[in-house]
Parts: sequence; structure tokens; C-alpha cells
Amino acid sequence: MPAEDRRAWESVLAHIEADLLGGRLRPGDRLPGERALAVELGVGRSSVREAIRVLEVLGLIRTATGSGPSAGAIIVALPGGGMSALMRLQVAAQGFPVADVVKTRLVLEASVVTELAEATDRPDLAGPEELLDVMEARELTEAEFLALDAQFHLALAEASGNQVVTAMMAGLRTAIEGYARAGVPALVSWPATSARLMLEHRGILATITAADAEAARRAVQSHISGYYAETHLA
Amino acid sequence: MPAEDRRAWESVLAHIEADLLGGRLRPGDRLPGERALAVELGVGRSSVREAIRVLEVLGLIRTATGSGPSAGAIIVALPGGGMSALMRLQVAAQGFPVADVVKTRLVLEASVVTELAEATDRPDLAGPEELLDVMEARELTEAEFLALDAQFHLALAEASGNQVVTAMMAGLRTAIEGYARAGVPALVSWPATSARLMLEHRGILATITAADAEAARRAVQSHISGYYAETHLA
DNA sequence: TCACGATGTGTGGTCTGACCACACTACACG
DNA sequence: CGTGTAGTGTGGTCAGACCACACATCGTGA
Repeated sequence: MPAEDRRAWESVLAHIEADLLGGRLRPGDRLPGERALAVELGVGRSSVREAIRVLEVLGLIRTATGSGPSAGAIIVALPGGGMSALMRLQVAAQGFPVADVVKTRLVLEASVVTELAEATDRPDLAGPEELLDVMEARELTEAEFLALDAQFHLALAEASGNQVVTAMMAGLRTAIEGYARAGVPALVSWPATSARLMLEHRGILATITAADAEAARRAVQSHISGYYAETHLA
Repeated sequence: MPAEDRRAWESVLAHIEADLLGGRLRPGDRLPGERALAVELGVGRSSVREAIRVLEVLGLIRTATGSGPSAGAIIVALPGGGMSALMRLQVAAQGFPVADVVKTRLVLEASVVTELAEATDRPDLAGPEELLDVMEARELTEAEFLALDAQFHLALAEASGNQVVTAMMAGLRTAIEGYARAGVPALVSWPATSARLMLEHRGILATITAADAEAARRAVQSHISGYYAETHLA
């Protein structure tokens, strides 16, 4: 019997986590209703709801009103969903220095492109390429461009297949977009910079396609740290 | 004016996030009381509580009952606090394959030791060294040893000073401990393996002290992937 | 005068019961 | 046989009521 001295909502969370680990709950399953869970665990419905809320924000479940198979709280376990909220709030609370975010991004992305370039079977780069097509198709506002830019890097991570790295990149995405946009005013020429960024994106994909891991790593590192340096000269 | 069609607790969360970004709330500050916040935002106290709960799990605030300066909900923004819960639950829900966790760990830790070894001023390794001393002091159970092991790696990340990486490592810690413990039965000899791991730990610190980044990276990579391979031979 | 204990006050933590909007189900009616 | 309407169960929300706790205050006793 686990200690009962923890807060009620924590015991609910622990119970659900145990069910998850024990295989009694799997992705796609529906949680019991809030009222039923409350009775079963001997706590109030509000406590159940606080636990449910946590699981939802963490991206583990999806809730929907109404009835039927799609209603209720359903286990989804979509990676990154919660990480994004976490990183966003953490950065908002000044928990993470931008320099650390950039550095971490550098490390993760270097690993991503290395893995892509070294993959034995040619990785599927359709996703990233489509994004580049969109970015090059027409003139975009700075915000639009940078949003697609961050999305491109996220797509690379997805293509690498590493779900943990993808989740982390998804979490960093908001923070990345934030500092990227904040740096725009410091640029000498936005059109010149965006043009360069687009070229570099194509270059990164080219090195991956060429299976040149070393070049890919260099390309992505200069791409990221180049922009960072350019926006922090002032 | 933001849309009011979102769920009540989301609007509370958004309001607090906005205060964070706007500098109206900073680490160390106390949130208004739940009742006051409910009145101020025009929602019920339970909705406020759900938002508070999310912030607490994400590691952004700490709540305490009673009165006085240490009571109430206080912004703490301690990195890793929430990431840990997130990763733990995500792994529990089979959201992340172990192989991806190991791979990510490899990338992050390689970066950590590289940075430590290349630091211009000798980094402070007192924390990691103390942990090694404890591990070597006496015979430990497997669980104790592996817990300290994970803590050692986390201490290295902390020493590197990169808060984002530290947070991510903290998040991975539970998952790491989990697969490490799960692999013990597959080992030929636990005493032999633990002895080797301890030697490798000392070796990693030595390469850092020697400022040999390349050796440090190799050491940490063989340390991690070695154990992983050893426990996945069967 | 000073130490100490009872009391007051405000905090988060929890439970209960009551609505609401919604979406699907089932049944009755044309 | 189709169709629409009432029913049922879901999450979402609110209001109010306690509780335990920790600090602040003030009185009382030494």
C-alpha cells in the first residue's frame, strides 16, 4: 500500500502512472470517467480533475466532451505536446538563458543531421523539402518566415526518427522562434539574411543527401550560430 | 483581448504566462491567492487550481499551506522539475523507445563533457567527485548504485552550466535509471560491471581534468553505449 | 519587563453538489 | 423505413463548505 500522506491528486496521478506501467492502460484506451475514478480512488472529483489536467498538459491524454468513442479522456502519448508547454513557460519565467537554448539546439541539430546523413537507407526528406518550397515560393513576413524556419528544423528532427530529440526540439521551437524574432531588428538587412538562410537550408539538405555527415554538421552549426552571432553583434 | 472561448483554466494559465513574459511576475514572487485570482479573472476557484496545478507540475511554482512569506504559490522556475515528470510519464505511456532515450543521452552527455573539457577556467567538479567517493566507499545494492550513477551524470551536466541540457538530463534521469535497472539481470556479473563503471567514471573525470575533449567524448560514449550493449545481448 | 501560550487570520487542500454544453443513442412517431 | 426528438453520460465549471497548517497578534503569567 503506497503512502497515503501525499496530496489526493498526486495519488490519482500515481495510480494512473502505475496502470500505465503495468500495461493496464495503453495508448488509445479511455480512462474511466472522472466521477467513477473519484469513487474508485476515494477522492473528490476535483482532485481527479487536477490529475487529469496535468496529464493533458503533459500531452499524455486528450479530453473531449460529449459521449461516444471519441469522448472522454483518451491516452494519446503524443511526444512533444507537453514538452512544448514546459519549455515555453520555463523560458517565460526566465528559467533558461537564450545562450543555453541556442547551445542545446546546436547539439541536438548536429546530431540530427549526422544521423540523417549516416543513415544506411536514404531518409525521407519530403517533409523538410516541402517546407523549403513554401518558404521560397513567395515573399513572407519575418514572422512567417521564421515560423516556417523553426518548422523546417523540427521536420528534420522528425525525419531522423528519434522521438526524444524530436520532442525536445518541439519544446525548444517556441523559444527558438522567440529569440529569432527578437533578433531581426539587429540585422543589417532582413532580405539578405533570409536569402542566406534559405540557401543554407538547401545546403543542409544537400549534404544529407550526399551522405556527408561531417559537412552536414558544419553546415547546421554555422547556420545556427551564424544567425545567433549576427543578431547579437550590436 | 484574447479569445474567451478557451477553457477557463487555460485562460488562467495564459494570464499568468502573460504576467511572466511582461515582467509583472518574476521568480521569487508570490502569486495572488487562489480565491483572489478567481475573482480577478472571473472564474471559479477550481479552474484557478487546475492552472496552478499545471504550473506546479511543470516546476514553475511551489505551493505551501499556512501563512507567512514562505506560504502560497511562489514562482521558482527550477529547471528540470517538470521535465522529469514529463519524461517519466511519457516513457510510462510507451511514448519513447528506450533506444531513443539512450541515443539522446549519448548526444547530450558527449556535449557536456566536451564543454567541460574545453572550458577555459577549470570547471568545478566537486559535485561529481563526491558522488564517486560515495559510490566507491562501500558495497551498494544495484538500485543504490544506479541511482548514484544517474546522479553523477546529472551532476556533470550541472557542472557544465547549461541549464537547458541539465533540465533535459534531469528529465531523462528516471528513464535512464529505469532501463539501467531493467538491464541488470542480463549482466554476466554485476560486481564486475559495477567495478568497470566506477573505473570509467574516474576515467571521464580524468579526461576532463586533462582538458582532452576528444578523449572525454570517447570515454563517455563507450561508457554509455557499452552498458547498453552489455544489457541487450541476450 | 519579558517569555510564552492561546487565539486570530489567511493560505492551500479537499470534498460535495449542482448546473451547463455537448455528442452520441435509442426510441417513438410520421 | 426514415427522421427527429428525448434520453443519457461525458467533461467543464461554479459555489460553498470544511480542514490542516503556519504565522501574527495579543494577552497573561512569571
